[in-house]
Amino acid sequence: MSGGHDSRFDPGQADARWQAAWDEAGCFYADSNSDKPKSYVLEMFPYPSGHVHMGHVRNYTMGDVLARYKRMRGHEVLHPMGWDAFGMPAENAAMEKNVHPGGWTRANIAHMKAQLKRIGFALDWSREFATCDPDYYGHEQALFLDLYEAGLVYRKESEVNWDPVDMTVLANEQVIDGKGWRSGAVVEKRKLSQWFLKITDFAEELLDGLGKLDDWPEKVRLMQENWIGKSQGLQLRFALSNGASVDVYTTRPDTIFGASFVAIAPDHPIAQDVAANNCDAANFIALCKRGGTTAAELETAEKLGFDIGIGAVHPFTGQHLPVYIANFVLMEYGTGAVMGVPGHDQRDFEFASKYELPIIRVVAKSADAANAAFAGEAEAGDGVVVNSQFLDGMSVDDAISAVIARAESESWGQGKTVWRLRDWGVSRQRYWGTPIPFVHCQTCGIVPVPKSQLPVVLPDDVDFQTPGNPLVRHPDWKHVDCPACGAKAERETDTLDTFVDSSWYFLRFASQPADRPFDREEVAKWLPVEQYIGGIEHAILHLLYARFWTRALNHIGLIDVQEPFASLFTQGMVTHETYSRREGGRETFFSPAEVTRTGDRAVLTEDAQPVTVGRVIKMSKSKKNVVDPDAIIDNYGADAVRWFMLSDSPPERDLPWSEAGIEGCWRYVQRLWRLLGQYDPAAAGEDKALARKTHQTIAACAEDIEALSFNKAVARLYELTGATEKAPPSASRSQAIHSLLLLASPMMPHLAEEAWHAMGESGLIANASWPEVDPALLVEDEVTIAVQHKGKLRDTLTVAKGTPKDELEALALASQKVQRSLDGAEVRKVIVVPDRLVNIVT
RNA sequence: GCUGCUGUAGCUCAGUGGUAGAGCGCAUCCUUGGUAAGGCUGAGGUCGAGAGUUCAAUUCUCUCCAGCAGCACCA
Repeated sequence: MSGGHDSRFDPGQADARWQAAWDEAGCFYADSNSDKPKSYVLEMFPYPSGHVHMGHVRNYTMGDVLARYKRMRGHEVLHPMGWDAFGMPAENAAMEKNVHPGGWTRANIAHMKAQLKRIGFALDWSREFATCDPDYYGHEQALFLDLYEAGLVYRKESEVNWDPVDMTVLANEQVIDGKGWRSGAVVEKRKLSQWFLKITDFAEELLDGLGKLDDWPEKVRLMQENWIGKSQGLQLRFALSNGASVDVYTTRPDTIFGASFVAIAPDHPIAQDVAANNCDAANFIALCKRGGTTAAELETAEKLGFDIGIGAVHPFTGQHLPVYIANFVLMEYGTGAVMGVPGHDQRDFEFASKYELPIIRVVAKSADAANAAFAGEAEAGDGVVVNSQFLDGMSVDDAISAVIARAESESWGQGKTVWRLRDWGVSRQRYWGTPIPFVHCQTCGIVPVPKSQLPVVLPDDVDFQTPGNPLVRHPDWKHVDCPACGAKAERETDTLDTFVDSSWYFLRFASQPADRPFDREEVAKWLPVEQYIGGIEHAILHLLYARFWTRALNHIGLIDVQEPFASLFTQGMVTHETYSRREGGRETFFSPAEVTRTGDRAVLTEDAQPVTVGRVIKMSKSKKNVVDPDAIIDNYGADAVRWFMLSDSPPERDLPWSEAGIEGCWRYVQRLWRLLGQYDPAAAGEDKALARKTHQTIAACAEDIEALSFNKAVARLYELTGATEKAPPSASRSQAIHSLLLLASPMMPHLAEEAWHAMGESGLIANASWPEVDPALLVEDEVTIAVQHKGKLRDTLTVAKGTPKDELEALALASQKVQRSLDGAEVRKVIVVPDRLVNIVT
């Protein structure tokens, strides 16, 4: 390392040097015993697919800037990294390339870790782990057993998507048009015994907790709220004319006098009974099952019903209502049966119109409008209850309470809360996941593996050349003695959903004892995560599961926190335009590397013929609109890439990648470097305007970073750079350069170290403090005042801040430009806003 | 259909009840020992549309339009 300032910044030789220096100094090691205030900055850990993509780079750069900034503000920062390493792609690779999922995963991790290191992230690598480490998943098995002890784990029969060719269970998203995504075979519904976690026990808590997550995006809280889906209403029993009865659930018991039919789901037990003896009913049910499930199909699907010829007795009027099997009633929600109130529910309205059932008004705008006609659609809104005997004249809310009270006192119904949220099925019939630590014994039944025998380790010698779960056909892995009675027994061969792995990894990052999943005290030092950053695609599942696990572990007394993530930020995607050609019916895509872009046109480099420039969309392999971080870093260095990730787009919005954009960043890196080279500690003289600009920027930049508005911070650094370049040499200018370097250091850490060293500063800038703000310099003492006439700007005045109104008015009227504009007209009114403007009205 | 977000320069975005801004791009010119460059200057805007409040609206209110996203027969 030589002192002095070269004419150009060369990331090719600087980046790796400073990365090594940080490692050597152990800068980013998080000390839980430090007295400093603690900050836990976390980005969603990646799946080791093999390559870091631009989305990762953007995500981790944001967290990195925040982590480095917090360190500069004197915080002890925990900024860890690890690998969400179980999952299907490894098994797919095993089948396609005949490699072991573990080996494939380890190789990917090694490669991606090297890629992340090249970008210079301030990570505490000493805490790194992969969820496929037996050490990690063994502790996960222990936690699973704890939850089992607490009654939060159970088994039940559940329907799954079964691919008969691959002999495996498919996730819903792997079923395309009813066929397996890989085999193309028609997927069957099969009943299997599955492991479940009782997340529904926490539905109320998870919902209430959302209200306190003030630093979560409103959007995400709303999505979770909808997902949990709390609704309150009445479950009531209709006696049937055949002697049986049917339970229905409604959120609008106030409209009970408007009921003109009862509808049950096609898979409702009553419907099944009827179908057993009635071909037409059976045919109708089969027809319902064939119905599509896409949004468009649901939108346009006609409401269809089949009258089963049984009457349902209305609890108040005693009237017999027809009972239909209907295609729009879902078995999974409520009781799988509804009362049809056509006047006040749009679906029921459509149904009643088709089958010519009565449409009775029981809610009106006012009591006078009791018999008003419907305008071709149901009225779901608020109003006064009418045509409803003892409810007449009540508000909707009062009538709801009154009907529930009556139902409960007469024992034909009761108030009930229904949730959309279901228990979480965690069984996967897969190899590459955490083995579920249970044994099936003929005499003892389901027996937990004793904690002393954990971890239950996956066998290495497995083959993927035959379809199905390798754990099932492994020669000896599953054969064990029952831990309870010692007889021959079999291991559970299901493994856990990988969402379980990511539901507590943030605890293990905070604390990693060998003998326990985590240490309660250590966890308390770091949790909750101060800032969590990741993609919006995890708004519901991952974030809800992680919240559930945290609450469940709190519930059984293992940790003190309830909510894992105090503040959540969801960043936008990295996008790129697409390049394609349409030949015949086929569209062929080309990667940015194959295309030469000039102005509005793009040609394929190979044949110099034009290609169509398509929309700017998320980078994806199928559209080939991806750029490789490694190649970009080779060309421009880590700092230019980091700078691009932060500039332009607000972080929550999509960031369009472009060659021109990275070029611009590269130029700015060099421009900043040149300016930093002009640092002269010996320069004398004050430049008040520049000093003011400097301190305003320090203050604003801090605010922007804390709000994660990195693009604004970047814009301010551009401004300060421009102002400093233009200023003549002075002590203020040197100060500006010095501050600018510190402000830019979290974003361009390599350039910052290089310049810091060249300036003759000692130590690493990574350990330096954020510059102090002089509050006196934040306020302007001179202001520019606009002078308007007829709503247009005529002149500006530069005056001392706080110049009184009358003085401003006199100055404005004295202006030659204003006089010319007035042209002798009578001044009727003058509006003076101190420090802002003078408006002359004629 | 419901909900949310967005609409300001060619592009990506700041900003504000009172002078419309930055970066990139574009154009002209200059430099050629900062050179896989650098610099000067410049053009470019009904601040999505309409109405209201105001001395004054891009900003506040209302209506509408467009784009994007999420959810969706949840009783």
